[in-house]
Amino acid sequence: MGTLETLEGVAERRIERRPLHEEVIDQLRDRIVQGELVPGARLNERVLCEQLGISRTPLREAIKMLATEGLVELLPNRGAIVTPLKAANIADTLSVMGALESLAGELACAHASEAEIAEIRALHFEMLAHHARGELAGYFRYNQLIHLKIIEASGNAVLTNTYRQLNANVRRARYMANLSQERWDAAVAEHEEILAALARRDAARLKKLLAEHLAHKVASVMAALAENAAVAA
Amino acid sequence: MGTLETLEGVAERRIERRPLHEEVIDQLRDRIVQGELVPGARLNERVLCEQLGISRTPLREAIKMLATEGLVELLPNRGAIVTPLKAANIADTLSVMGALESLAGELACAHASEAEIAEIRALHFEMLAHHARGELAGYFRYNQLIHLKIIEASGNAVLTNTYRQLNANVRRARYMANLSQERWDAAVAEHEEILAALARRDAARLKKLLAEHLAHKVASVMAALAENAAVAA
DNA sequence: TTTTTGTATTATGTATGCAAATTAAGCCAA
DNA sequence: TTGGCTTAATTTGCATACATAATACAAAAA
Repeated sequence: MGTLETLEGVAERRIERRPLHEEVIDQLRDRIVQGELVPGARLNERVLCEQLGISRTPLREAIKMLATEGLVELLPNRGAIVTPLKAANIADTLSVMGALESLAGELACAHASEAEIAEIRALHFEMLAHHARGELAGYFRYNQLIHLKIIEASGNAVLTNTYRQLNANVRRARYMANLSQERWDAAVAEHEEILAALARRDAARLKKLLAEHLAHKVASVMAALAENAAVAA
Repeated sequence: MGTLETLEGVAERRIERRPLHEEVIDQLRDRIVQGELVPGARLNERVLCEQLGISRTPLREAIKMLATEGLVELLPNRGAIVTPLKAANIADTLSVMGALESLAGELACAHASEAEIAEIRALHFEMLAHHARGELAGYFRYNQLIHLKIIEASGNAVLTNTYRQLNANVRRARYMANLSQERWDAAVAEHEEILAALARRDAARLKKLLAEHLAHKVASVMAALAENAAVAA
């Protein structure tokens, strides 16, 4: 009896070896989102294989998956490149994300648990701390987390996945949105209202607030892109 | 000079050999959406390789891509299966598609060309013809085309792609929605209003109509799923 | 019988090899 | 030098081979 229990206990923590292509896809996705692999950069199979210490097969599988995610582009017989950032594409993506956030807001008001709302509030305060200290990177991180948490609180897994995928694409452009202090302060104020609406479970208002919040973000990003384009030209 | 022109002419229609993995992905996607490969079915690499007359490499690449599309599920060390149809997943997907359609409706009112609207109207009449004859399959086909055209008329490529991907997943469940004559007639009537709103470019109304239209569809599908579940249990 | 355990078979995961296409380099002529 | 052409070197696409894990099955033990 004692022995049996011990064996079961051991069996519980089973060893799980993740498939290589998963490991690789996470690595590459990170490198792309972090900007280490810049838009337009070529993905040389030989080089990446050496860096990752794997063979071409799992690497190519990972690249194919990233292609359907939209992070890389496949050029037949010429390999893959990191999908170039195009203003139109980013605008389109943000537009879709806005629709998803609106829906998530509605659903979250109906389905979110008090614990989830409490967690979002906690993240909100963390974000405020970074804002107060003027730490942009930390602010961005918690800002992202809050938005993702609201999405998750919708309880709709498909919605969450779709949003995540689109978000990865847009995050690459975040450095373009050179936030002014005014816009930054305004964004924080908007977040305050968003949190309040969610806490009150005021679906209509939350939906409206999220839509507006994102519209502002679109405007900010587009302005930055236009500026960048002007510089590039 | 004449020779040059001829050569250019030949060069224009260049033979493009699509990558094998693309060919394979289309094949498999079709088989899954058509229901030839049923939900839960195992994708045996050896068998599929023989059927398609290719090696395992491009097949595995295609399977990986279908996995990120959500049409197949990867079981580590145990291959891939066609993603099982789960009521909750379908409901979630339709919910997201509803949000996308709403957005598409708004955008289409602003951006659709008269030619696009004319094309949608034409498809609408084709659909009416099939409805009048009681041809369900043909009706479904044109119904799909109309919805896709509205999405496309939004002019947002990201929106179109996302919708397409989600739609592929849902289409596998279409046979479940055993349409009653009443619901069928109602759906056609709704389409009539949708077309009218688009022609008038009444964004607010179109958005509302599309949302309602999809809500009805969700109800219909969910009812059918509940019925099926009862039968299966 | 029922369960268990060792073995054979099969299928998947990863690496490597070969052919075709692309890119780069070299070379000559204008 | 520049432009075009030929050829060499990479690089990708696909196929095949090897390694490892999962499954099926049969024999032995309870």
